[in-house]
Amino acid sequence: MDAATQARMEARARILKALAHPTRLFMVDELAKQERCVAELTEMVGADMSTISKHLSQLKAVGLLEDEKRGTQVFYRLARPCVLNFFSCLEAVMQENLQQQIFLVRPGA
Amino acid sequence: MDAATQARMEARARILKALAHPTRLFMVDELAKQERCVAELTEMVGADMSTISKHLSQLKAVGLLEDEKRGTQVFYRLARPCVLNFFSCLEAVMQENLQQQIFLVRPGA
DNA sequence: TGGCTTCATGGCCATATTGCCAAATAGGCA
DNA sequence: TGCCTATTTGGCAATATGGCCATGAAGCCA
Repeated sequence: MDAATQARMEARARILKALAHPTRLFMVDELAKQERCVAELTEMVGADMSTISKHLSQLKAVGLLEDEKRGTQVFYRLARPCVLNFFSCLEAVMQENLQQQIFLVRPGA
Repeated sequence: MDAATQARMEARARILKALAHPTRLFMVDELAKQERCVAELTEMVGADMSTISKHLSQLKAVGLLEDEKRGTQVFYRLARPCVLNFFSCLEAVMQENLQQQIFLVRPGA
């Protein structure tokens, strides 16, 4: 793997890593529907606000989210809706995995 | 976030996590072109074979790869080509990020 | 059987990630 | 100015991840 390829794969990995967390995936899903402030997301997820703030920072750092300060609140929104396309593929993989499980559990049926 | 949503997000995160590594992304890319045995991938990546084997196991564990043993070799292939659709979105995000960088570096220009 | 090749696994250490609390910062308002 | 609210940041402990080496397991062949 040459250096340029390595660099490109690292850049891709950074974005995927930012997505690869249950809480962050949930927030991306919600922000696809409408923008939300940190307090709202904190309430929806049910975690410490500092935790949510850090998760949002990660998504913003890789360019997936945008934020806008309005008064004392900060509203986040989905900056790259194309990531939503991932989810249908993920669901398909999950579905296939379920089927495979069945075959593994009942091989001779 | 209710329990069912939590579980679904965790399942999605597991798959994305398996993808979110430079070496694993590279191998997915290569396996999209043609199946490869472990030795070939080891050579292409330039890492220890045990490391490559573990990376492949992770991708297989989440259902993205299939393997087939032929003689003493094990050939891996991409089981879910839909993940390739991710990459164009990732490239777009990377491209956008580059542009933003320029604006950030030269805000008044 | 013995030896060789290919691959997987276990162990270990270094590093990264997560999530909480506490403290700092920023904005609005009396 | 001083206080209150919303958010971010620093610090820390627990846990997970990554990569190498050494070892184990499986298949082929003489």
